[in-house]
Amino acid sequence: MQVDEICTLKKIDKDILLRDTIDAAKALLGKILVHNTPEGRISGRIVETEAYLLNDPACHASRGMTKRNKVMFWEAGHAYVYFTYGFHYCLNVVTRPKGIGEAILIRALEPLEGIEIMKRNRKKNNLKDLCSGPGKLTQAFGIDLSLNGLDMLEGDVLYLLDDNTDVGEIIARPRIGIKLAADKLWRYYPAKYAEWVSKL
DNA sequence: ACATCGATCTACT
DNA sequence: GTAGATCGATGTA
Repeated sequence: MQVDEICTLKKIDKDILLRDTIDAAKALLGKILVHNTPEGRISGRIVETEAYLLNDPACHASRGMTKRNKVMFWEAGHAYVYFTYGFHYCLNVVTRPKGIGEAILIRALEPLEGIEIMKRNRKKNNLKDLCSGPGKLTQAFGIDLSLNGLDMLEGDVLYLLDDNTDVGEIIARPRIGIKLAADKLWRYYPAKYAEWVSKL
């Protein structure tokens, strides 16, 4: 698809986020994340996700609401951004109705627009190094805590678009970097976008 | 109050 | 392969 078509797309349907977080994690593959910044428009295709469920010890929300994770309990479609390891921000899409506490971690993107901005933000020139990890893509996109709690189904700053791409076969793998519930295959990526993911 | 560890990344060895 | 960066949440006292 051509980059100049992106502005004609509509936002994703909330229904895919409301019902089941596992299904939503797969459904978000192929969708387009956009961040309009003062420097310009940045966008990328979602190619790797992880599901975090309420009764899942690896999920921030599993031990109740805190100042950090309160956005997880908001309505589907909000951006849950958290700071981790003293260095990195991670971006999640909240799923389910208000009060549940589930979300999808965006782990990797295929860069589409604003590639020069991403290279500057990341201090890297290789396209594969720009968004191939949860901390990398937030740095490339300039995403930090100021965007925590934004509704990504509304507005024109940070949002999700649907171009009806068929991603084909989806591969399920264990989630990365967790110790609890490490056996669950709740990380997903499409076979045909495997070159862009953080880990095979 | 203090210690530990984390949904990570980079730069080294 | 692993150390180091460095902050907030959590657990133990």
